[in-house]
Amino acid sequence: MSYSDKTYSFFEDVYAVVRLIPRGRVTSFGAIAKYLGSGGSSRMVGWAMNAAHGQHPPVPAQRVVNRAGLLTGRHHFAPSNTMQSLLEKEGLIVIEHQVQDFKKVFWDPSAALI
DNA sequence: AAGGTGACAGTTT
DNA sequence: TAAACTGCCACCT
Repeated sequence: MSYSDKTYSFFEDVYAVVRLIPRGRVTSFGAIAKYLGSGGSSRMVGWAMNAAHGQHPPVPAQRVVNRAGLLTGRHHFAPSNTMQSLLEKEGLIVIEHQVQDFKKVFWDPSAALI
């Protein structure tokens, strides 16, 4: 995807990063935003996730949570417990829609992709 | 063309 | 210490 391609979009970058998240790991909106150079525009990442549904290849949006490790986007999954189930299947511990040991499973794109 | 929207984050009361 | 406010920027109507 080149910048001259009008089909390219900020979303594609977000999806690319999200798809790089290792299984059993999660990252935050802010980390992705920072990696993409958008700085504090973490809301755009969330907005991108809103459009992640139907993307091919699929975007593991369940691995993207807010800074507190809270599965804020669970409502966008159907049913609402899908997000948690997927994460638990990957070996994560999710209690009350919150990722346990978040600090341990946190995956920083800017640190992993140097 | 302009304004509103949004799955956040950091700062200030 | 906890709650509330503002900034952020690309996409959609």
